[in-house]
Amino acid sequence: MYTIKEVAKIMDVSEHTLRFWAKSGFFPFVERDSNNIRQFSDNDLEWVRIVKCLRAVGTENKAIKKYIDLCIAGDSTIKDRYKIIQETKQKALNQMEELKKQLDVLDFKENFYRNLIEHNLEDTWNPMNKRKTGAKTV
Amino acid sequence: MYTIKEVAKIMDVSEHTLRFWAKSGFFPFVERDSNNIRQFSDNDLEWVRIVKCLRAVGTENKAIKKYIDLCIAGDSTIKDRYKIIQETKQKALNQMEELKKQLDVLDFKENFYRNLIEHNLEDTWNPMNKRKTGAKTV
DNA sequence: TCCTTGACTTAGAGTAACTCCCAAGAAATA
DNA sequence: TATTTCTTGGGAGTTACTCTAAGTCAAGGA
Repeated sequence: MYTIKEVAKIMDVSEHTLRFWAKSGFFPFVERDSNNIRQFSDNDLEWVRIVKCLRAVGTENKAIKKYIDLCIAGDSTIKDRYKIIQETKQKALNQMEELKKQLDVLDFKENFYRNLIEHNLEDTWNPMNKRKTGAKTV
Repeated sequence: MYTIKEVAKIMDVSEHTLRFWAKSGFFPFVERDSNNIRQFSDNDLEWVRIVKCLRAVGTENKAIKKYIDLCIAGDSTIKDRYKIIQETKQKALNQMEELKKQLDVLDFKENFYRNLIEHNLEDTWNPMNKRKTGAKTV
């Protein structure tokens, strides 16, 4: 059994966020001890893992709650859950593609600046530089 | 030259967001025509591209403003800008790694559910199921 | 000339998902 | 006993949009 602090450390999610998620109904099954303190089991950690995963991929909290509710509803919802996981996976793959594109932009920029630095060139691309050759020299 | 609407379409960023970014000082160089209407040049589109890229990778607007301000300051800040791009790239690479990990989690889950469906098994991992074998049968 | 369309402005409300602060209460330690 | 260390819940604050309102201005078509 783990306290919220331990879970925060193990799963690399802040205590704040875990409480927020708990309040959002993401962990309806986490037990409390006699002092009302949350006792996360190893199984609960897996639950945190999947919530973290869904969040990391941009799933809205409302949708995560729906997924949790399907889990609570029992085995009759397995196919629905399967579909959600598949869709989420597709979304993650799309994000991967998007991230690759942004990395290309950053690569281009990096090379652009490195070239300027190595050859001691002016940044003629910057519109602010163009304007210097006008009244703005003041 | 492009209107804000055209830019929104070309760069796939909403007009609202473009105005919001403009108000945030991300495009201090975009010209206006005699009717005060923004006229984005092709060069400005590149500016939108880099802002979009920085945002997509999670850079805070405050930090984006700083980068823009460095650009405005001129060629003396090229090394600073180079450093920012490098750091941003590293951040994007970290995100890529994180995304890959989450995809592993999703793969695992997908296989798990597929196995349940194909073999018509119960989800014994779900704590809600375990509880059924108690007082909760009611 | 009137009307529609599109762009502009400021201001403010609403939203998501945290993120932080704080006071209360229990337990552990000095 | 006093103090420190936790955990708890409530609620305020933050970021970055996102949307609506309310009004202005100018160009182009019927």
